[in-house]
Amino acid sequence: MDVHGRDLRYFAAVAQELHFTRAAELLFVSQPALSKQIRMLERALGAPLFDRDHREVRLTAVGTALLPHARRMLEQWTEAERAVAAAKAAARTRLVIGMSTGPGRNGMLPAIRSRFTADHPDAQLVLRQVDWTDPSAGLADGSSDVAFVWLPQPEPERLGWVVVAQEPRLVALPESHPLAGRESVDFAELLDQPFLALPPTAGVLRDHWLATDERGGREPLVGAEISGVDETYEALVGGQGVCLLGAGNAPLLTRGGVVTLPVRGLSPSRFALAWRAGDTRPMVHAYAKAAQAAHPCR
Amino acid sequence: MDVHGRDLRYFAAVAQELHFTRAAELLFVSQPALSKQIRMLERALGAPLFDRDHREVRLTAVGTALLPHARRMLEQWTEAERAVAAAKAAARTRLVIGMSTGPGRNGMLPAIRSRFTADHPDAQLVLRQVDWTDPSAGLADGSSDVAFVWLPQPEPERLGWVVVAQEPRLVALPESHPLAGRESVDFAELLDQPFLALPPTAGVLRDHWLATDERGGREPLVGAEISGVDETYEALVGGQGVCLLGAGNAPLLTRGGVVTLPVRGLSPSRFALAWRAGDTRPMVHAYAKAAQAAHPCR
DNA sequence: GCACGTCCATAGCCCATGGTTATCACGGAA
DNA sequence: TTCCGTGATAACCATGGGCTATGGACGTGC
Repeated sequence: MDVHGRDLRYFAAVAQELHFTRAAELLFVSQPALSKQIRMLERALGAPLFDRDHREVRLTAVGTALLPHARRMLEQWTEAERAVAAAKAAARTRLVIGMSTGPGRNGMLPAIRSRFTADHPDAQLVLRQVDWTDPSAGLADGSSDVAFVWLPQPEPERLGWVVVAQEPRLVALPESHPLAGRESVDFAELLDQPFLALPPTAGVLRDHWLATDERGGREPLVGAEISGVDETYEALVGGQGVCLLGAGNAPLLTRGGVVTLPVRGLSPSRFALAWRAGDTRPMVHAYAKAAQAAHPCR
Repeated sequence: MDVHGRDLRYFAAVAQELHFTRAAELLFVSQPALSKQIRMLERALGAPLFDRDHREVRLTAVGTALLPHARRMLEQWTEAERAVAAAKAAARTRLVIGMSTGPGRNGMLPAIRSRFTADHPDAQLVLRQVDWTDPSAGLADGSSDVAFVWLPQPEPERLGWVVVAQEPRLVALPESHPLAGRESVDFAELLDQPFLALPPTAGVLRDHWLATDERGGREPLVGAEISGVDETYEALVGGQGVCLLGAGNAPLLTRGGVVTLPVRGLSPSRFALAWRAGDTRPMVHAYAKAAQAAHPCR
């Protein structure tokens, strides 16, 4: 049914040399091993591949029929190995950058990239948009090599990070909301509002954007769960609730029908470039260094 | 270095299903066996082929690079198997007919063929001219399935045969030979002549054509050794000796410069269709039967 | 919230496979 | 005759690849 590539290699060698002992030497195996394998192959195929006697070895008709296929398959395999090696090399030079929201924060990414590519000119940077259900933006499941994430993270012990921005939390409201006309609001004024919340998988990050710690023990009221920018916009204009967001993300939501206001009485949020704690690849750390250099934490 | 075809098959199945348990079922192996093999393949290639976690299995970049090659190789192998099967089928329907001299004996072969193909319409008959160094005309080394041979044979216990002709022995002489003008000769007149002889490998058949038994214990004088018709012709006209031959072969030698005469005092020769004693293939016996029917032994 | 189901990984076992060295059998050459 | 070259065979051993049983990490449903 199946063949071992080795058997084809052995067969091709004997077919080329028409001499078991010599072929065995070329293959770096003993002559009995070669004889046995050829015999096994013949048994598997149900027909002899060689006519052999004391003075000469000849291909049979069946052997002649098999030979070109065997050679082609051996070529194919070396080609496959080449393809795998190429893919491995590409994987080594590709850095996947996970991010939860669109690439915003005016010019941050280009700034990091230009510093990074100075050190790694052959690296290939790939941006990957990740759903908000994963607060680590792809680090946890390995789909990202580095990621821009909001702190705090549910499993901080599995990550390393550098903070690249510290931003006050704003509140986003539908234009029609009673508070929408204000210059700013106290968080206390929002305690009774229904909030849009990240999915439960976001863990402590969900709590952070609900500002659970700042509610004095009162449970937040969740109006809807959101896992993307457009969803959030729709939920806001649909009146399902209000939500907090980092100042740097305000441009993503302030389209028609939504306003954002500063909130007094809330600690700022920290935005970080993170990686897996066990990841020792130079590229990863070079990117982290570039991120820190581009945005020295204020 | 090499791959087992099975590994490719396993890999392709998992890549198709993206589900180890299900793929294992399709492959009729246990799930651990499949997991282990994939892991071995990954180790051999030095890179993971799948990203797997509890909920999903995905191809990695390396796996994606390998997949088309794997599929192509699997196709190639089924093609190779088809080619082998075809070659086997052809071998089963091909009958190789060995003969030492040219196909002569006016119409014998077509007569046998027509009887034979009545029973085996799909058989393919191949004539094979064999050097006189092999008195069995290819039966001994397996290069013929049946063969027209002269009796006696060196290893009669390894053959079966039916006699298809019994012919007086003639003597072939160069035109310039003192006896060339005669109507016939007594063998006693030839005892002092140098004879052309078959190679020593012909064994008792060499003795037969030297008529060693009919010399009363005197050693024959060998003028040259011959292993083909043209060689014999040249040796005759070159005056290296005379030689005996079956009456049916006379036309092969009686070209310009050579004459053949009846010889009194010699037993006739028997020409037979032979096969290997252990060969039980129906085609072989059908051909023997056809030969016997076409030329009932006189 | 807890028991259960799903799915991949691991462990331990067993036999077939594929390698080794030593030796044989056979034919050709010296 | 003896010796040499060749492929086949024997006896042995490590590994590979299969199995069953079990583990661990998530989801799911009562």
